[in-house]
Amino acid sequence: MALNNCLTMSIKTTDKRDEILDAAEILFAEHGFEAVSVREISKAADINIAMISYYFGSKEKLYEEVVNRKLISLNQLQMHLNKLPTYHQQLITCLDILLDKLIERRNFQNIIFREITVNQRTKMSDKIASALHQNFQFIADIIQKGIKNNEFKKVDVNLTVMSVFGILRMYVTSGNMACRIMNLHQSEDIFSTTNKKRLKTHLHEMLTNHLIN
Amino acid sequence: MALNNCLTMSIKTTDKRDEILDAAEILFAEHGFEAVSVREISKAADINIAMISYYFGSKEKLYEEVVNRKLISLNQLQMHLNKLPTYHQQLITCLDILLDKLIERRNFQNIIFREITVNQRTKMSDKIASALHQNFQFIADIIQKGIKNNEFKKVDVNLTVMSVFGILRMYVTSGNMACRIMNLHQSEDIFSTTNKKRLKTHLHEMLTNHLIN
DNA sequence: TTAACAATTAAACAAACGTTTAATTAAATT
DNA sequence: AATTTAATTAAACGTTTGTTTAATTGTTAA
Repeated sequence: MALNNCLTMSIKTTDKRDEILDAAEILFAEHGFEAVSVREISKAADINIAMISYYFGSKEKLYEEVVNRKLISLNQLQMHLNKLPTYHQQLITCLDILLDKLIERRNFQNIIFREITVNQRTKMSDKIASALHQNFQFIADIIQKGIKNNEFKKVDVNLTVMSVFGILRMYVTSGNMACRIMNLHQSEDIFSTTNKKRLKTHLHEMLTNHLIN
Repeated sequence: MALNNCLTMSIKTTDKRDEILDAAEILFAEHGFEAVSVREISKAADINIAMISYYFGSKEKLYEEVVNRKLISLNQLQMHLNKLPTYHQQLITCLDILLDKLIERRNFQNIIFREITVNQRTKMSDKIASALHQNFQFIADIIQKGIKNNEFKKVDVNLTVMSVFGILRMYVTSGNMACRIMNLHQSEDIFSTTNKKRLKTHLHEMLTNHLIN
């Protein structure tokens, strides 16, 4: 196998592998795992169909790599957030960064959220649910601390975080639907700086009213 | 064809047809359109595989019927809501009813929301987006009237409704994930009366703080 | 330069797919 | 009771699926 000897060939193999992963990610995000054939992927990545088995073993394992390589973790933010004086600012900052990451990886988010609604591949959806739960807990902790600190009201923390994730998810993964919702012309970009700002402002106001006022 | 003569046979054919539709809905909701084979559907509905083509023409047309027959419309609520004295009460009532409907049809909701994130079958997702948009507009109108009436603050109406839909969607379609979020034991039912009440209370408080206080 | 290994290819594989056929049973109509 | 129509079936259809094979080309290292 090519992969056992990564030291010598690492640069080149990684390139090809990543091209396949990138092409597969886009197709999986657009149409779903089952709807995409390995032949389509091989065409999109401009490689021979046998290369997929050669590099990844199977279509399913390719999919697993597509998912694994882009799971977002917020944990590395902790130190940066600790510098901020209030939990309110920590929360807002954290959510702003999360939104940017989600938009940047919106293709991937389609995959993620489709996977947790589908009772296929339970191992994979457990892993995804676990990763999401980490981020969930990260934000829940901030709110929890804010409540203990009397900075926030005593809200239902879990449902508050669920709401935030629900709002972000709706915005990031709804494509055509989100356009209609925000009353945009089809040409306009939902993820433009202006519209991102609009969502952030809305989220800030909503959360501030919910947690503080 | 059997379908051309519905007057005489309506009762019986409808029965069989509905059994197929019910079985298909569950499978499509659990695994997605492409992941389900007509053979699986025929087994689940306990009918011969050829009956699917016989009744519906094709797997795709079966899917379209599965979707079409259960799209929710809020419009019939209007008269009932008009009796309520405040827009705030109209909003809360409307959302409570919507949540009940969504939970009752949660299998179907998985299909709906998967469809609008997938760039397959554009005709169908346009239709779904249109149906969702109607319900969206219905709630947006209530908030809009409340603002004109000085009952509500001047919030971003579209994003407020998007948030509500996002929250409900997250709750209804996240299965395993929602369990973790709400800190429930695996045995406990996310959609029990208690938990439904918990979500409604949270939603009421959040919206009231956002729109009024 | 040559031997060894990695990368790439076209072709073939069996299995599963959605759909159709032709025959049969059941029901309704005359 | 005879005839027409509907419902149901098992088997086969041609494609497409993911994967593997065996041969070939490229690259690396001795």
